[in-house]
Amino acid sequence: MEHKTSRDPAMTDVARLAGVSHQTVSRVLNGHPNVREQTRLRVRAAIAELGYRPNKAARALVTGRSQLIGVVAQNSTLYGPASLLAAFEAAAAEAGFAVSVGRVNVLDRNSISDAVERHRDQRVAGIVVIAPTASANDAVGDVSAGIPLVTVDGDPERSTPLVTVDQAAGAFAATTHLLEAGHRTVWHVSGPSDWFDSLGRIRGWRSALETAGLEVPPVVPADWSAASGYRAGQMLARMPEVTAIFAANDHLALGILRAMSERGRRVPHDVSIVGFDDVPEAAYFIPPLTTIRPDFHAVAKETLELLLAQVGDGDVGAPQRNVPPALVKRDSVAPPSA
Amino acid sequence: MEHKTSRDPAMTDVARLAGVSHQTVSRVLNGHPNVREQTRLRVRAAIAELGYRPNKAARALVTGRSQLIGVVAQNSTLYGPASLLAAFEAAAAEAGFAVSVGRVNVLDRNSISDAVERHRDQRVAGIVVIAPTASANDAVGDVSAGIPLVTVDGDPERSTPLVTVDQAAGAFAATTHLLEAGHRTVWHVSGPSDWFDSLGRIRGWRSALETAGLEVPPVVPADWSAASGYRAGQMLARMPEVTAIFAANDHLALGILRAMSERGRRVPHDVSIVGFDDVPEAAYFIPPLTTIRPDFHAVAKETLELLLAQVGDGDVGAPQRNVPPALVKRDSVAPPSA
DNA sequence: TCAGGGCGTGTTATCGCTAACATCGAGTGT
DNA sequence: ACACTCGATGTTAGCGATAACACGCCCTGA
Repeated sequence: MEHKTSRDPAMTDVARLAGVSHQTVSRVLNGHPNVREQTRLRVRAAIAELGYRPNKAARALVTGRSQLIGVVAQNSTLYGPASLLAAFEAAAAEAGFAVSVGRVNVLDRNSISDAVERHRDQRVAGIVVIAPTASANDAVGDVSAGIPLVTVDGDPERSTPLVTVDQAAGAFAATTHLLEAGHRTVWHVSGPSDWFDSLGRIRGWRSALETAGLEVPPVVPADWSAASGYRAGQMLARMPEVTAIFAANDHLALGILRAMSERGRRVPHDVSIVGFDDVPEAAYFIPPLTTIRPDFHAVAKETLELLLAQVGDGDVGAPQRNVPPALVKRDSVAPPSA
Repeated sequence: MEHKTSRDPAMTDVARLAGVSHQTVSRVLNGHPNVREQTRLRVRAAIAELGYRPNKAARALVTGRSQLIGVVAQNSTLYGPASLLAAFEAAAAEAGFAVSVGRVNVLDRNSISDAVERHRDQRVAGIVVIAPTASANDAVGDVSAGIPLVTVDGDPERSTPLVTVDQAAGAFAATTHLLEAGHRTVWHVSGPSDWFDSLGRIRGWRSALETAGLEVPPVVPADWSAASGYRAGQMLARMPEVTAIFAANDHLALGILRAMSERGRRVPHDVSIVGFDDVPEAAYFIPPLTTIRPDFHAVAKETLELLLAQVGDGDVGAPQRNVPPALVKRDSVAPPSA
């Protein structure tokens, strides 16, 4: 006696139960206007009774587009990119889109093209590339044809749709804040030089100093890690003329704090520090860190908007959005003691 | 003169170019054995020439399964869950699966069921639920039928496939390490009580103390944040008999460090601390933090294995895996000074 | 010599949906 | 009262794959 496992109900099952054609069911599902209220209710009842759920694969096949958005991101747990991703997933979910994440180990042309192609195979509705480095940014150029695509965190100069945190504005605010406290100049410990984030932060820092007519000390290079911040801090701690530091992110600042502490230079009494990112634990550094907080939710929202605008038609108002961050004042900044 | 945008090549286009039927193309693509070598080459050449890429939606429709794995996770940037997710995405990508992430704001029955159902609509091949709390764990019970599903970080007692970090073993190691340094007892600042992680860490801590025949101090409750660690630390700093603390995670430890520093209790001279997670910046806390490092890659690998085993057939060897973490020694532990 | 069994391949049906067109009755204007 | 429009619904034809079966052909064994 064979008894097939009853498969999930399909549209025709609903149609049969409601006494209409499957097309009418489709119309109800897609909110088509020309359906009598009574019919609509009958169909809805049948849907509920059967626990029917539309098959997205079938819909994707016929329309050529799924309700999926592909995101290409680097495989890291850096706070910025991770937060951005989480915020974007939330925003997309709210708009009824699922998000498929394609992690990539290195941000080079091949990896990124690959990841993008894999997404296209899934017939995603659009693609978001988190492209914080020059190489990633270049790779995006290769593939931008034929599908809605938004770059996040890429080259502010690019002409295709882009959303970024306004790095320069944040850095300007941080630097100015230190100058207003009375410091003669501000040193900068920078992120990796192939990141636009680093470049933008350097630009903002430099511009604040120049605007104030001050000398611009050499950039102290680092990567994003606390380890490299520590190394930079060891050097800066030995230089008595250094009284104010703008660190390119909070983890660098953490490393600097430790280096200062080890050499007996008190923060903020002897040296003031401002970070960037406002990681959740920044308020519990020793001392609590003054920093710049990017608005990841806003970035995510703008990104989705830009993406959906392309899906809808193609007329995107201003395809570049630059979201300004906020200064968060805590206890790592004070007037110079000397 | 209408000129239709030429659509992506489909299997029939390849077939025509290669002079075979579309079915043969399908056979080549799926590695079916009964294809002549010469034919296979001809088909491959045609595929390459057209730049053909199979339409996953079509395949998903006919097979009823896509090459997608759905992950349900809480919408947070907590280090543990975020790392787990990243590691899993990498592991899945390596195995040729895309990952669709369904973030959920609260880990309750409704949200989780919803997220799972959304994934089923996409005809995912399997689902992974990161279910670190009791409520999440319960919700998983509701939906486990009819689709491969693995729970990560859930109730170690559950009988369905599960992969977890061995919290108890990690906590036992941390506590024992402090005892071996010579401390009379070890205090514990715990994570939220509805997390299995917290429960397991409490269990391991208690068991280490009991094994050593020592008194078990009351658990100091907190959540996972540095803020709550700071509050707990303020209290503990006032108690001179407290010389050793096992914090349920590194951010709690960070908050405790700050509280100690403010009250002039030196770490590790006056009080020793061990954390849990080994966040990247833990080595740059003041002082560098001794902690427990979970192996997220191993967890991800096991999870994927368990999931694919269910897809393949259903005979999963041991459906519960418990991955042991490692002790990372740094500078926050020393013998008691008194 | 001839039935039978692989092997390589083609043909047809099907998955569950949407798009496009067909149909049918009820208003509407003159 | 008649053609005409329009709203509500049904019918048919795909989307691009896989599955199941059909079909020659060559080889084998009695």
